[in-house]
Amino acid sequence: MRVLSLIRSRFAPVLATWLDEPDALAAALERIVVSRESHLADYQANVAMPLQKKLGKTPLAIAEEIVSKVDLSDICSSVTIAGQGYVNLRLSPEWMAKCLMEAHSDQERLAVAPVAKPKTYVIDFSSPNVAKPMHVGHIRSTVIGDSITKILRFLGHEAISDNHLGDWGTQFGMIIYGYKHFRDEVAFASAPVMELSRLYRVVQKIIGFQDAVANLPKQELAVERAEEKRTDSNAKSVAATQDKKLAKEVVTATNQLREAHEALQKSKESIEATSRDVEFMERSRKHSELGQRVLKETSKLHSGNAENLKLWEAFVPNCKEEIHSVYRRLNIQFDHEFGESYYNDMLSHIVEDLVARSLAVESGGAICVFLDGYEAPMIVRKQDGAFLYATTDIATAIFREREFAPDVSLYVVDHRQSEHFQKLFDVLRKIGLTHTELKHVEFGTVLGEDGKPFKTRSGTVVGLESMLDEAVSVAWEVVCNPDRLQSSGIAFTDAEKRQIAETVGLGAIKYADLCHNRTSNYVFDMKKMVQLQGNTAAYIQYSYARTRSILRKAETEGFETIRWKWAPLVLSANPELTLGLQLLRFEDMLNQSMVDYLPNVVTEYLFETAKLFSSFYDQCSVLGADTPESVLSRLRLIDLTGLTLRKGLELLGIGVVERM
RNA sequence: GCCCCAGUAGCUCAGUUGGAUAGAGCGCGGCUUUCCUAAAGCUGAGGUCACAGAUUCGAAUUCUGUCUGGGGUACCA
Repeated sequence: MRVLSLIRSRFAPVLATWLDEPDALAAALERIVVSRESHLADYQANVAMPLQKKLGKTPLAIAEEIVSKVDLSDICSSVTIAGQGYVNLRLSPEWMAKCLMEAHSDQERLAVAPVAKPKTYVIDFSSPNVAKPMHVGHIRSTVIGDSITKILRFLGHEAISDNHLGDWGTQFGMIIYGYKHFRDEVAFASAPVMELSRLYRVVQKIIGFQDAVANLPKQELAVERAEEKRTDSNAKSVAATQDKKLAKEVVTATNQLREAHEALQKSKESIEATSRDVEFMERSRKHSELGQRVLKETSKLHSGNAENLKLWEAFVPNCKEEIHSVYRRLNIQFDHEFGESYYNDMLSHIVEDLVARSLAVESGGAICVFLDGYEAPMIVRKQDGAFLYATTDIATAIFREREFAPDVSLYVVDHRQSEHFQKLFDVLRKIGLTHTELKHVEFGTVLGEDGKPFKTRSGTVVGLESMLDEAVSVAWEVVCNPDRLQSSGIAFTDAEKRQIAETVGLGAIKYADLCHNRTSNYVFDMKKMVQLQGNTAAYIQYSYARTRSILRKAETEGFETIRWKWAPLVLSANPELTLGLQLLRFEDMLNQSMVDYLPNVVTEYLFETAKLFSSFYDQCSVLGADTPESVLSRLRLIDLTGLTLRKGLELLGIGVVERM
């Protein structure tokens, strides 16, 4: 039910008599909103105050004129003026009940109408590198992208999801090299992905070590420089003790020196520790300058070397299968999975074309596109002739334009890449891709409790699968602990308990990610996110299970579904009205959430709905209601609440259980 | 250096695009079990919305400056 646009359409003719410009009218209509003051109004129109200058009247006089002209008699029980000139609306309980019954009769869509003008969206999300294990860094893109796709689809848009797999990068050079020199045939035959992942780590460790050794002089130089700088600024600030800027410079210089020193120390320690591993050192000596060798393997692959291509073809399906098993567990599907490799043949043409159009030029041996407002250009071909991420992204956008002609193209990618996307979009507009609205749906970093990017205690990145396992096991402890199970009085089977822990655990991970405004960083706290209290998936899943439990109980008391399913809905008590109003806002809320692609609008709504439901059930006796009609009406309201919670969670990619 | 983003209750975070007395969860104090599963509900304390100006009927929200933190910044993705 689109309550907002209905109310706005009633105000439009009245406001149009004063505002002839469509933009001004639209802006005024936007000022009709859900009221924040629920004790005063359901909806409020903040339109009178801004008009006072233009009309030369007091806001109260304008509000009165609006109220006398606008016709809301069928949907509102009261239209009043308050404060400085707010027009406050209360919805009529009868009209609300009528709308809610409509929603309840349509269990699939809850009477959410498909949008009048559907758009075509391409949504690029998840995009892991296939040769590396997925880790915590992939969760946000995957979960947010999936949710946006589901919501857009539900609203009636065509949403095409494309997993832009990193299946062509340097990491393949690494595993190809590793496979050629370090492979364990038996291990590869029995568990290929595990073996490839081991090879990746072996190569990465050697390169890391060699880089660290090679960088030592640089780091020592950096410490020296920082020391000089600090001495310098110290001297200056002693000469001018009153100068705040200089004093600050000393602090900055001191900090930089400390950081440089710490970094150097850390490198030295790590090198020393590794050096004790004789076997490793022997290997590192034998494979000197491994970074260069790996790049060579990569470039051989890219230029079509038969041996490397064959290896790549052997590796990729295995790696993909590994990733797909994670997606299956998360219940996430993609329409397409055109990886980076898919665009390989297009890359050289794109660079040639950019050069031919004088958009790209040679600089320092690389082919670059220089853009206004940026120091560094966008490099589309390296000195050594290799292409980059940027080149592939251009190719991908051109391909998507040709294949899908999207109205909107969403890139659900970490905020650290925002400059990359600004540049990319600039380039795409320059080459004439103006039809599509390009949008970087950026998100913040997942932080540990120390406020730094989330890592394990030992400092390594957290693997996605082990994180999911942990969430499920913590969920098990919380939801399936014996005390709780006993007090619930339900005999759960082991299979059911496992199912509950899985649903709650995965839901917790997804919900924790979605419930923060995607643009902000958030602190990852596993214990908190599986709790049954607070703004968590478990609380909402539990609320859903309660609705089912209540309806089951009602059935045993003689109120079978058939009796209340089509019963007239009557909203009279206050908790009924607030809950009903909340349920009525479902469609408006979903549309609102997609204005800026913010799934936390949905989580916020579900949390609020669950709280209102608890409050309603606490204050309104259902089976003991005054009249039999009221019992049936309340059961129907509970069912609609459950359906709304379930649908909302479904749009976030989160499942429910019938009891927990 | 330059460019982006952030700063809201003890902690973790919202804040419907400029609206009425700034909200939630956790934690802390108090109260409540004749309908589902108290895993609940109700309630209290807790705020210079980083700071200073500006814009206007009205600012946590917009603009300018300052402070603090994070990120990015020529061949990684």
